[in-house]
Amino acid sequence: MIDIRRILDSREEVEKGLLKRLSKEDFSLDEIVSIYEEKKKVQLDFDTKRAQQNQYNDKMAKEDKGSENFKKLLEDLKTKAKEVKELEEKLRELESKLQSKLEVLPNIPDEDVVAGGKEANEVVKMVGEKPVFDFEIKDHVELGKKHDIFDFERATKISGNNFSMYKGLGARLEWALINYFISKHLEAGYEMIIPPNLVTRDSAYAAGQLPKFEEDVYWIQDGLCLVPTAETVLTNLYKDEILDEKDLPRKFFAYTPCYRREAGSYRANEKGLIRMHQFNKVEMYQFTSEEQSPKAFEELVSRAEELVAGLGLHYRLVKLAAGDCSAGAARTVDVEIYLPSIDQYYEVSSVSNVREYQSRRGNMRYKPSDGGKLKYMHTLNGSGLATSRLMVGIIESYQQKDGSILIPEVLRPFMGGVDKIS
RNA sequence: GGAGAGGUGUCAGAGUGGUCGAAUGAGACGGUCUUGAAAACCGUUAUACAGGAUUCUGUAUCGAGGGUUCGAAUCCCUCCCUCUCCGCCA
Repeated sequence: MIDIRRILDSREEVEKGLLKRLSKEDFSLDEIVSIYEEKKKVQLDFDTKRAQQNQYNDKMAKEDKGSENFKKLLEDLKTKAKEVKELEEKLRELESKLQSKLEVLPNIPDEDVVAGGKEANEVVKMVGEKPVFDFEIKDHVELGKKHDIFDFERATKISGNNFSMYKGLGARLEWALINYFISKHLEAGYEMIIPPNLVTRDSAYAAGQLPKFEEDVYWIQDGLCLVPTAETVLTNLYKDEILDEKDLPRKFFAYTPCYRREAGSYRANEKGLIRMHQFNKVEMYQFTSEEQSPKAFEELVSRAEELVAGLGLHYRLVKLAAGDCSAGAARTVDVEIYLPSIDQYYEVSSVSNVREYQSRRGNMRYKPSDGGKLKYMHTLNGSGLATSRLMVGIIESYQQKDGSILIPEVLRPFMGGVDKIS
């Protein structure tokens, strides 16, 4: 949620920022400001009237219950109380109206984030080169079938369209990836968390990009939903809490399966493991002070990068344009790996600095070391990493002429020394 | 799932309709004392919003939301959570 004060103090700047991701008709700061002004007026009125009422109440407390004076005061107060009650109602109405207008606004993109959607994304770094093959390459579905390392047919039989199942060395490769990430994150001093995979509506809200979110997740009984990403859980870690600045930053990572309905988002070339209802992901998360957050962002990007680089894959970094960032993000950088069979780059990590956007919703604050007023924490998230597309990348990039697949060296210790699937 | 108890400030814990933003104790911070420390003593010890702005004032907040009342931490309703016992499942 955007700070109302920021809108009041620098309306033009906010408007300019929002226009990078929304069109003019999508929001009205004028409306928000006028609701705020009205709310302020009503509040002042309410406060003074309530103050009068309270004074009278004090007087009544001292009066003898049966006295003439008491009866007289009672009559006066009855009318006053009614008036105050009406004002209170009006005030509450305005407050929720303001809230609802504010909460649908996305975050303000950082200064250097460009306007526009996907087409305006910018490749900021290229690492490695497209692998060269002196033979006809196969895609991961074909190779998977050949080595019996996943089973789409049976997964579909059991769970329906767009589910997959890892088998044998495929399952072990998948798990090796997760273990590789875990070992790297621990090395870097991140704290490991295994969170619940089901969260309440409230938690989903605090983390969420609300309107669109609703139909992207699986809602199940008792008002719970299956986590679309561990971010949903991690964001709520310090909900309604106040930390000391000296305890920041706090760095976590968590493994969960991620469940997404992906309604209507399939494309013809996205076969196999590329987009599924369930996939595995390790998520990195940081809670920082305002000052720490830019550095934390760079750290998360380079962590994601390091993991991909360690696997020896060709990848690039893409700085997203404002319209392609998720609603809460002030800036986002994606790590995309190259998938040989479709000759395209696909996201395996998305790192975002959300700044105060989520912490306002979740009321997560910290006490500054200088003893000043409480501030909202900054939160940052980044995949580190999502596995299934890496599987595609690894299987396709490491395929050999004889159809075997080399295992990247960093994963071998996690696979009991297996160096090749053949 | 059944029965019961409870949710109050950083923590512990009083408070059953008015003088309660809330006793008391602990902790933390500042000070006195001390060569230093401990002890003792004195003081400070929430957040948000609004108004005047140098110290100030008002309002709201006692799990959440609603209700009764001139007035609610206190009474009523709904929900959430915690604990104990029983049952069920692992």
